[in-house]
Amino acid sequence: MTIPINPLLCMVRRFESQAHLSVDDGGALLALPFTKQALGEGSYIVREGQAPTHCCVLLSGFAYRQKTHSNGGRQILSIHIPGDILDLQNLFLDVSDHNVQTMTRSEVAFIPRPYLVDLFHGRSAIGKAILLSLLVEASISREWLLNVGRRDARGRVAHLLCEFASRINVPGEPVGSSCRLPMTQQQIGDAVGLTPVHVNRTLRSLETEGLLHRSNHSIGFPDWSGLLNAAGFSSLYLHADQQA
Amino acid sequence: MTIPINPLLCMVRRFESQAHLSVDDGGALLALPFTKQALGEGSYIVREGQAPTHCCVLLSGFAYRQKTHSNGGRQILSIHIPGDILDLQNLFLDVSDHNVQTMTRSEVAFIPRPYLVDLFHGRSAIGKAILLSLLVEASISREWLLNVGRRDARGRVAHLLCEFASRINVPGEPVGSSCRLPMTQQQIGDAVGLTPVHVNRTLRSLETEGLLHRSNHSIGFPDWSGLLNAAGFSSLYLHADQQA
DNA sequence: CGTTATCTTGACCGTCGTCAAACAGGGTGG
DNA sequence: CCACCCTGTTTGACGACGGTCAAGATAACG
Repeated sequence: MTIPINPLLCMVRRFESQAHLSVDDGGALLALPFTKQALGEGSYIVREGQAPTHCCVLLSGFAYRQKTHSNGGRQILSIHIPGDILDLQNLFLDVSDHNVQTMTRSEVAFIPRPYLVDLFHGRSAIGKAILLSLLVEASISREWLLNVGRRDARGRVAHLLCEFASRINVPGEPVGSSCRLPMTQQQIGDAVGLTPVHVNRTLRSLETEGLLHRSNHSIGFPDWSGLLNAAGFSSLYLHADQQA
Repeated sequence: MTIPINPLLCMVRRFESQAHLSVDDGGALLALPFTKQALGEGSYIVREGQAPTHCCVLLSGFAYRQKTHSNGGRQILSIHIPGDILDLQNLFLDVSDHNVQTMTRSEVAFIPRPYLVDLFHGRSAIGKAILLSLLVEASISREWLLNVGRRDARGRVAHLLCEFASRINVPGEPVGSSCRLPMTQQQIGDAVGLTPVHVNRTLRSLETEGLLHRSNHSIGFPDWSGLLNAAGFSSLYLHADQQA
């Protein structure tokens, strides 16, 4: 007889990596009621203008925040990987100001918002953990603003790839070998403020320079430090070495 | 004999407008120890890479967050008006990932971080208020990303002006008459990802269109709805009508 | 195996950046 | 009160980065 693993464990691990949680705190998080759901590519999790009722944890797959402009342009605001809690952003806001959408097929756990709000108020260590993960998200958002506002196409694309590879990096494996890239060039463009055509040109140019290598939906990094250099990337803003 | 007004009152008012605080909560905030300081234009309040020890409240004047890129470009990340708490962003982070600087001469109250951290943990209503103001900042940050990534020069500048006028608007007075604009064109450019030269051209063009009017350091809005339109501005993201 | 989304490439064009110089304003000191 | 400087604004000429449009190649998927 096998013990089923609680899907929320990935959320607890994420929190523990940033803030110290007691055994009780961890237990309270694992005891949260949730409904698990499988979503197809491009499904909306939250829509702009809606009142959010749930917070959800991304169990597998990738997702992104997104906002569209009346002229038709779409801006991707952040990218999320398994273990991320989507919609902490809306924990106390009455109305969502942006959309959250899956990038690939995903599994998601929906937690009714009141339960998480109760934990925020009742257990200050969890409150701190929630706030901390919001602070890290805000920091990444600031770096994206710098990216779009002050780097040229080459730097923008390189920076996005550096960040993505750094974030999904598993601790044992060296950063910079290769990773799966679930984004289309259209989506990369929407994230860094370029047209898909120019993203294509930029990627090809980076590839002929020997800074990266593409194959089906993966991306390899033959010259990781060269790419870091091209991106002007410094991982400080990810606050990954924040002590717990 | 006059009763001196506590400078922290503006912070408490700000919190109260977003989240419900009890009389005790308000008292605890007003009882925070602080040192008041007058700062000249361009003074650094927090520097990138530093460990923040204080949180500070902007009592008068204007300030901004900023990040510089190795190529020399500077990106302004947010603008702050009196009553804002700078450096809630660093409440739980070991190292700051950006600079905070005054835009004009300012008065600032420095609160040692541990005291605010204690209130966050001890009084959950204050914790909620802190989190809420971070959520609103994050929302503004998202809108800025959309602004820089997906609007043209005209829209970007117009949008910045709309946001600024909306935020400093005092409840009684109608938005859109006129307001003081403490930014140089250089700073406007750093905020929206343009060169100062092009900001100048854009402002002049908006002025000849009759969408705004400039005089010394003030800006008037003869056609407020026209400017809103040019900016594609919707105030939803400011979450100003968030119920307390 | 056909249909659709995504990628790729080329030619052309426009928005915005760059460089440089003149102009206005506000403070300081003689 | 005026010369002076410094910062910020204004304007023009020119060039480049990236957008637009369009067509063909490739890959994904039912």
